[in-house]
Amino acid sequence: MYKNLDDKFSLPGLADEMLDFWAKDDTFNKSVNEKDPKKHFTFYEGPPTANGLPGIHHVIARTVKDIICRYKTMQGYRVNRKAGWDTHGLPVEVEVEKQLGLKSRHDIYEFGAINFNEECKKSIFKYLSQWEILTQKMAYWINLDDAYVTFHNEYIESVWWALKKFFDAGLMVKGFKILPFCPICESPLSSHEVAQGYVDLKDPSVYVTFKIKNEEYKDTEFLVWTTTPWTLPSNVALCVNPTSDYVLINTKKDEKFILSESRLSVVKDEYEIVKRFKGTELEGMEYEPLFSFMEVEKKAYYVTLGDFVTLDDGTGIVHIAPAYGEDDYNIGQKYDLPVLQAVYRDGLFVKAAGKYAGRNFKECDPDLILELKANGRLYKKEMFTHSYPHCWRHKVPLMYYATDSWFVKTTTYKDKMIEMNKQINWNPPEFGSGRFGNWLEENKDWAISRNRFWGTPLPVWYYLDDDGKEVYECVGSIEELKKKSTNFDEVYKDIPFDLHKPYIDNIKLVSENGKEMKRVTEVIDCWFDSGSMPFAQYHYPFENKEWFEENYPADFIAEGVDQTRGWFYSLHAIGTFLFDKPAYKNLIVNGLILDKLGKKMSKSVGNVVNPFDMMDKHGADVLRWYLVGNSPIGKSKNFNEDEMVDVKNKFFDTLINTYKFFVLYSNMIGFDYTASEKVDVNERQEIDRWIISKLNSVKKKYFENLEGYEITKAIRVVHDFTIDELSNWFVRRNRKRFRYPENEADKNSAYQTLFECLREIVKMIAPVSPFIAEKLYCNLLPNEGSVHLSEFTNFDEANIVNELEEQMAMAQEIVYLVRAVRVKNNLKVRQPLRQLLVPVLSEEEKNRLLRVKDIILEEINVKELKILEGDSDIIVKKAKPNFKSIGPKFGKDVKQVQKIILSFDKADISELQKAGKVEKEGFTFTNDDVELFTENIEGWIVESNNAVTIALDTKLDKELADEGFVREFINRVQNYRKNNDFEVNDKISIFVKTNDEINSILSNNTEFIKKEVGCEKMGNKILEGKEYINTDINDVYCEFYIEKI
RNA sequence: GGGUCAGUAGCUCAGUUGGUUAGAGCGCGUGCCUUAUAAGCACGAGGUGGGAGGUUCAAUUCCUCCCUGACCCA
Repeated sequence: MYKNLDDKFSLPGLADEMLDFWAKDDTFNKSVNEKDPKKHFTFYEGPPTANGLPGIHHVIARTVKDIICRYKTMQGYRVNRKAGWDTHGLPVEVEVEKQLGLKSRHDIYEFGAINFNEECKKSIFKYLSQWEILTQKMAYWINLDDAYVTFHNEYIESVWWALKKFFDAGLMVKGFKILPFCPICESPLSSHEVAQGYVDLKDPSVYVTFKIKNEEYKDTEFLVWTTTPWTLPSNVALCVNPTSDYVLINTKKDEKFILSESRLSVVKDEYEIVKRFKGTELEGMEYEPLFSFMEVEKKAYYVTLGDFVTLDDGTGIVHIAPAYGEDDYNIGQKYDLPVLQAVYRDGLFVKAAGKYAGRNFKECDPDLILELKANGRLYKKEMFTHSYPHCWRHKVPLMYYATDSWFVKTTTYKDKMIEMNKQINWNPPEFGSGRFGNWLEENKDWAISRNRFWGTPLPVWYYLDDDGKEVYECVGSIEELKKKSTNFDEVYKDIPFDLHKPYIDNIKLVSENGKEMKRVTEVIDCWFDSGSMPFAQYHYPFENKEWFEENYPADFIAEGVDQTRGWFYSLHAIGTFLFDKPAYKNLIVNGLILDKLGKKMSKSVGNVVNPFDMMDKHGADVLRWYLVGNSPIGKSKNFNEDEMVDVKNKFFDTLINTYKFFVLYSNMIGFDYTASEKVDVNERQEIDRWIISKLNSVKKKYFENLEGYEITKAIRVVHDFTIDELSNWFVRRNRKRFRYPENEADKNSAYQTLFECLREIVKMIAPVSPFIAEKLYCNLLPNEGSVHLSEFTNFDEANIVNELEEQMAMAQEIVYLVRAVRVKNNLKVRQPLRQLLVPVLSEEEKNRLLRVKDIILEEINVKELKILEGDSDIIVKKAKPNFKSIGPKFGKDVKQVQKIILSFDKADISELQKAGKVEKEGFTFTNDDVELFTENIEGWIVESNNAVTIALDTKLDKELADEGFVREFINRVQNYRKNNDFEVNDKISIFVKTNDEINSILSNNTEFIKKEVGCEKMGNKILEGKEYINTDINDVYCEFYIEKI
């Protein structure tokens, strides 16, 4: 006996039962440990931070990871799944600041760095339990007990090892760079952080004039455009594009300006062009500064040249403030310009700035503009809106600010990164070639230092040499630290060993030449931590050398598109340099999850989807399927709960009902797959071989797609097969046969076929929807153990028979056409009809049709199929052009040729069929040029589509009408049974009240009716006091009374 | 401002090495079928394939420009 799903069965309710089963069975560990270590598939888990709550976007990435890992497991691979936690960096610090009410850097110092870092450590796993519950509930199999944690000393040591590799190669250096800088954090932000904080800002854009000093252009001014008036006091130069054309103009108001010729549209008044220059001719021209409160030590205030100057907006002349822009800084370097910093790193103007001193840089824009206007230096002012980066937690505009920072010089091996990227299989591919590829092309050195507290300390110590220059050494291991340190034991005398600040700051080293060295104060970008996970998770190279070498690069990783410049990059940048190989071979990138209207989910809007709610309501199986199946994974997804319910109703309910059907009838009729005598597939009925062929075609596509990491395509194939092929055709067509099989062999053939389909579907969906797959598998094969421990590697090519699939497609096509004719002629399917005519064009087609004849006739309730052979006189054949063939052949004449072919008459067509070619109006046509079809059958109502034409005999004779009547009657009785919840095996008596004609029809068919409706007694005795059911059948009045026996 | 992707029915998505009636599901209307089905089937309504050009005998598909949206970057 097979176990059926009980009435209370629900998908959400299944989770606990299955989790319990896996826990007792230790299924996950078995699925890894019982596999051959030699045949491994390496997966890297991108570490989340557990100090924030998990959201729906985490569910999609983890579903993708889980699907591939489970799939590879079933393919026989050993897939180790070590979890990881990202624990350093600003997100953690921010949480702590919020908790403790610390508002600035100063507050943190007051609170004390030791205490602060202790708080950070405590805060890391604030939501760990939520993450664990999510992991469980969504059935994400990962080893949480053995997770790597980025703040552990061993992990940090591995990161140090990597940093030292960079340092020793001269690729980790201290530099002065323009970085986005938050005035409140007083720290540069990583590009990742910047990306989180773009806000639309209304800013002034001003055109200002710079007076030229040269005698020759005494009254002439440079017209310059800027969107950051606050940088003007720090101006030291102007810059023009060397190859562009500039003009000197004289306006109606007698103003003389120099600007780019292609930007003349910004001039307010009429003007005439006085003189033209190439950009290069302007180089070196001096001008008077706008503001004078900053002192300059070097030559400044002249025109420079720069390729970066564009002519898309502004005036083609750019003002240069080297401290506040990257291009500006580079020009400053090139021309040895002084660096003025009228605004300090805290975002406030410096003391020397007079009335601006101590005020925020952005807030001074209006006053600066006023002052420019007062001095006659303002040409015009506009407001414009642009998206400007803000600090994502302090919500203040960032400054681009020149600051000391440590860099990894990734640009030196950029080409290698680009080369290696080509070896990576990106899914979807355009992310790799486009988004990531372009990012690599424009690679910038990686600013890895942070002036913060909670992070991997930069393992660099320094002393000052005789010239006062800093000399650096980098430490690459704890052992090295101990060896070089003079005070290691002292520092860690009373506290446990901890590589973090501030303890590490107290460690003094001795340099190679005997000098005492102090540590630099910075920590590193936490993206360097996570990018080091391939080796740091196993404390390589200090331990697990062999393991690492075997498991690098990863076979597979998956994360959201937001990781392109995050983790995908940090893995790639670190891996390429250290190991000369990409860090991963395949990856799947999932798109963002938006709300159902396509808006970003945000707490303030209140449109955030809670994954726990979704799983509680619909079950993780459905959620997982929906997330990866409903739209391509790489596209952003508008999350819509209603659509998820559709997935449940259509796919899961169909599968479950098919399963229930199998169990119900197996148990009723006494079938057990394992005990039954196997019928070879070739011995089975045509329809069985057909569904087995379909099944194997589906498996083939499933494997192909998953091997290409195409999850969505893979599961859509299974989805369609389950609903269309298996449930709506195979099971429906065979219902009678399952109830009343012809013989033992037929029974086994039918049931074994259905069983095998179910089993294979269950295996195919196991990676995607692991709970329901497990439940059904264990019920179907109670002695086999978990589906997730089963092997699933191949399909049976020999059982794929195209001919079978084609002939069934033809049958379905014909059935479809007949139904259409019936509807148009108001003939219910219940009404039997005499005959169906189908013309065929070849012997092959005829034979194909004969093989599916019975299926067609039964499906459409017609008595006979008459096949009209090609030469039958009553078929009217027509020809239509095959453009694929005639296009290249006739070129420009195609339109004319089309007309000719459409006008082919019977003689033309028969000549073409006989001779293989026909000549007409000077053109020669062959079989390939023409598609023949049956347009009409004389004297019949026809229906046709591209492939087939049918004609249906719609005339009714007495026999047919009677039979139709009987079927109607049976239908009424069955409906009654169903509506009154009769069991299938309940026997009934029927009493009918109707006219004589009907009575005679019914009594002529009593035996048939009895059999169909499970009736033992049927008569027209009139029972008094019973409630008869009124109905009418084909407009004839009829009453009946039914009694359960 | 630059990059990537997308824009196909009311919604979610297929498809197209360029071939002349562009498909499915959901939703809507009508009818039908059913003793596994909160299912299914048929018919119908619903599409200027984002817009404009170009290449071609032929463009939803290739090219150019533009518009809109999402994301990434400045």
